[in-house]
Amino acid sequence: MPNPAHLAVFATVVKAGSISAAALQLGCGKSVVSRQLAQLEEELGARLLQRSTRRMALTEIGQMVLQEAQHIERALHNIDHLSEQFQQEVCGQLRVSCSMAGRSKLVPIIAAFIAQYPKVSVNLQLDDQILDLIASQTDVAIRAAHMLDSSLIARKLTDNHNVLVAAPSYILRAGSPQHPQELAAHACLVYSQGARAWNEWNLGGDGGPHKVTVNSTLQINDGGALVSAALLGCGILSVGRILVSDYLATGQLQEVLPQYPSLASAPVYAVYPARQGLALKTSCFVQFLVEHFAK
Amino acid sequence: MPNPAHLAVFATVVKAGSISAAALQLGCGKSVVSRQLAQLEEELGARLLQRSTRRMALTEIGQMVLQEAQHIERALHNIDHLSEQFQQEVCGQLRVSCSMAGRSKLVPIIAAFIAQYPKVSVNLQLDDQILDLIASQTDVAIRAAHMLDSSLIARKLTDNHNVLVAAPSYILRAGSPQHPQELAAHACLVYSQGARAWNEWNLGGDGGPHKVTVNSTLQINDGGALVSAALLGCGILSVGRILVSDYLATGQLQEVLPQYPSLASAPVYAVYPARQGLALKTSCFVQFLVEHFAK
DNA sequence: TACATTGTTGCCTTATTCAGGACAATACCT
DNA sequence: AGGTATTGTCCTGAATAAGGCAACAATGTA
Repeated sequence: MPNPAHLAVFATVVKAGSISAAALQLGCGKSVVSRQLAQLEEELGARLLQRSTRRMALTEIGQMVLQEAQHIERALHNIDHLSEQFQQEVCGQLRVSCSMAGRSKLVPIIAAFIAQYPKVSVNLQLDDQILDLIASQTDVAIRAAHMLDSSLIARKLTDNHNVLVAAPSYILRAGSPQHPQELAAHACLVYSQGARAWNEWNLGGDGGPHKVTVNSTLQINDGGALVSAALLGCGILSVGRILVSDYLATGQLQEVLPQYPSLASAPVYAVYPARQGLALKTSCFVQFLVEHFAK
Repeated sequence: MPNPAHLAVFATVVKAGSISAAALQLGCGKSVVSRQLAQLEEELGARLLQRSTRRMALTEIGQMVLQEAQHIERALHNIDHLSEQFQQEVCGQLRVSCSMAGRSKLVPIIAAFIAQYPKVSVNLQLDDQILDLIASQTDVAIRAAHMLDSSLIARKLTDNHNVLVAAPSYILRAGSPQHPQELAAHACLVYSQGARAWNEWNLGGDGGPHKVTVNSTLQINDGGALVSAALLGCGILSVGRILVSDYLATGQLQEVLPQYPSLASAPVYAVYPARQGLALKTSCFVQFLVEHFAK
């Protein structure tokens, strides 16, 4: 296997026309050039440059090797160009993962992002499974959880304190609780993960922290589905405010016990692997997210 | 400029699927692979492989770099393949130089050569100038002279003792000399090089060496032209037998003073540059020449 | 004939790389 | 849930390779 560095030297010698000129171009002694050329020829077992002290000409095999060497040089140059381009310009494909529940918030942001950076294309994967960022080739994942996965960088986008909400239809039917302890008598919608259920709610407000174990009439392992259930009047839901802010604004959901704010929260994080060598498209998108969530 | 060796390691890691597997394939420690990969990424300023301890996946730029790395690998393989092919097989173009005078002898040999080795093509340059073998990209030159050019390898193909010849028309007109001393009274054809003229002829035979300074009626710096002049009956010519053997056989020229053989000779040499790293086509052709001149 | 330029070789110094082991982290198995 | 095996990274001593300087051979030119 020929040494690529020696091939580069060989190509330089041909371009320069002599070993001495090549040594000048390469900034090293002519002995180095001579030796590397000789070594390359020995490795290949063939003479590439027929040379005397004055004249120099490519042999037939030398011409062919030169072509391949130029291919190599071009490829190396391409790699350099590629890396520079990806460091300086926001381009390429950006794979973003987000939970279903967050799509309504995220899609407008992505739309603004691709409008601002036309050379980037976004591939948005909506799923609630906590997938392997590396296996799924995801550049950035937006997750609402206290995930401290090592080797993954998490940047907080916004706080997301829980609020208790219910549909007007439910409140009409079951009434609105006036104190945390009354929650035990209500139908509550609880997030669950397999056998584990988040049916202990902690509320602040007057009287210090109120810990209530609620009765869950419906348990789902998906936040978006719980919101849907709440909209249908199935019961009271404790959920990050950001997921229901639209419905609160339109009145489709109403806040319950607003004077006893939930102590739970699921801050929204942008998660990406490996801070070092981060592509510009990724860091730029994360920055974009931070700025848009700051508003 | 990325290090091509590191690119090869990178490609191996991708093919093997893990750093450890690549280290096994490459026969080196995994620490080497890890470090070279990290170094390559640092040089490029971009992460090529997104990796945790268990998973590994190409980044977008990694895919592009991999393609270029594969181009490089292919080119290197091509070079290896080329050199092996040219070492094992007689192929390619062979540039042969020969004096005009030798063409009638050489062309049949070349015809036999290309018949035996169909993958080789011969480019025959006929000229009498002692050209620069390197500048003219000549693989083999056939020359009749005692040339001791250093750095050029000369292999003797055949002796070529001079004979004295003249056309029958000249002998009819001027008579045939019976002793070397009578040559001084004849019109002689002499090879010249600029101001230098070869007008001293040495003959053997009875009475030891006979040194005769001849009168040259015609001096030319070209052997073939001298033969033409002799054919036209211009005078007596001292020339290598091989150049006039055909004419002696047909009677177009007759030998003069056969019992006093000329002591001069211009052996025929195959000359080629640089013995080391000689292409197979060249050494094979020289061997072919030697065998055909031995007959 | 003397000189200047070029390519090659020998020797020595300096870098770079390799090799092995230790350590942290993760996934699989029980 | 805990133990174990595998994986990737870092660290330190040693070997190999590369670079530089100088001398020498060869060739074309003044």
